[in-house]
Amino acid sequence: MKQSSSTRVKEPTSAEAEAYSYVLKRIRAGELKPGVRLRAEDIATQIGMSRMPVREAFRRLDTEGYVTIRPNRGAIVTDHTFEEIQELFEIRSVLEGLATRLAVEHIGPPEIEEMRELLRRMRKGQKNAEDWLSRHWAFHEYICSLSGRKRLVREIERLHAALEPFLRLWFFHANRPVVAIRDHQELMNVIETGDAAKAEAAMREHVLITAPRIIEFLQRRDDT
Amino acid sequence: MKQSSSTRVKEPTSAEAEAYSYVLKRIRAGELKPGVRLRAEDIATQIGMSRMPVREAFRRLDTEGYVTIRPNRGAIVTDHTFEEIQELFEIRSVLEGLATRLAVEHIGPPEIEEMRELLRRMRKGQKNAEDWLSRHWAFHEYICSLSGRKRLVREIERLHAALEPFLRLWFFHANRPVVAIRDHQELMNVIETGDAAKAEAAMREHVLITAPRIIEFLQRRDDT
DNA sequence: GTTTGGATACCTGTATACAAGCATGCTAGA
DNA sequence: TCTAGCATGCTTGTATACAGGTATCCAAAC
Repeated sequence: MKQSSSTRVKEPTSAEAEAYSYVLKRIRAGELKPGVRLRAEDIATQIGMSRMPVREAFRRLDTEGYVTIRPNRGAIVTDHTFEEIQELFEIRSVLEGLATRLAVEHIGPPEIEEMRELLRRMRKGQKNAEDWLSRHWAFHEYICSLSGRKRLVREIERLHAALEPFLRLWFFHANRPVVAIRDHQELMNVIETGDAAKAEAAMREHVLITAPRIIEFLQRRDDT
Repeated sequence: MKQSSSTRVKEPTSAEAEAYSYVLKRIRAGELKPGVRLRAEDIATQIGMSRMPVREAFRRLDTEGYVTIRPNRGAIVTDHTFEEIQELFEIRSVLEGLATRLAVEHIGPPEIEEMRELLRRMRKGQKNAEDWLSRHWAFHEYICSLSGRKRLVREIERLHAALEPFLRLWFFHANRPVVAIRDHQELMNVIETGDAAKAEAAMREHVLITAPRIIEFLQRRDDT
């Protein structure tokens, strides 16, 4: 019970890392909206450090696409155009397709069972947007990780994080989980057959099918 | 003729940008070999600035995969394992495949002619490794850019840059250009047919075919 | 009333100063 | 002679200070 006073409970590896995850978390959660200006000074004081580690975090966030640094004019939360969102979905589709194809040969009965379990959890989390989002990603991540390709999974994770705010918006306003569950069920059916090429194609299609839905939603939203 | 004295000929936008391109250039050129330690202080003095912009450049280079920052232990040039190189080729193959598929509908006679010209230049540059490398990339980049997808091209460019040192090594020691030219010719033939799906498949195969060759070469090299 | 120019305040970018962690080498003991 | 422990020097990481650029606001002129 008396571990706290001098012992730190959860030591973040570095100030930069703390700043990074703090900002990213808030962007992913949609708290920091696209176009919003990020003042290093403000964030630094919020989490109790100087501007410097925050600046470095900005650099990382910039190369990863979450933040856009404008020379001499500070950083803003990246505001993706519809074309860019479309592009992110396209890239995600081929990368997840690749991961799925490579995963197939590592999929046996226990993996199938795990996927079923993840799908069940998704179904149960339909009511709550946050639950659904995290469980949906858990499902995809599990399949991708079965490819055994670490770098690939990392790239996919990045794309997913970039798209998450839009998925969230869409999920909150339009109400599409029912259809989504069916889509995932069908995807699983194909993967279960063990046909790598078909699984790849199915995953591609599965990812791409969401793009026009979301973009149309965002466009309608912008008009009003 | 008298533009120089007070006017700067080529103003690098910022110190960070200068540090970034300086380090990346030396990594891509193979001057800075994998595993080599990067001391911010040294690089800073080499190009006449303080450590700080160099640190920030390191962050970017780290997220892009060229450099690995080890907490409290400085930065080193990323030393890819064979598995990672394989993975980079796999990712490149699907992304360039995607770009090619999307490019097909924007390819008409003038684009075909341009591609032929780039191929001719590649053929002429066979003797010199640097010429061949840059022209080879120019050929691929042109096709990818026809997709009209900026982000996609950027990602592909990154992968290419990461693989460049290995391509260079391979090109210098093994002598592959003859076979390589034929491969590219065949790739072009498929693209010319205007069949998007076939073009995608051809580009995928084209990119992947190099992977085992290079990896085998690197492995033999490591053994000695 | 609108637009252009300039002054000022603020913010960004870079340098330097300071603190903390890691590595190397030396000493002492087995 | 070899190993363990400690001290010291060097490098990294963070904070602060300073310089340079940008934006905003107000005034003056068209």
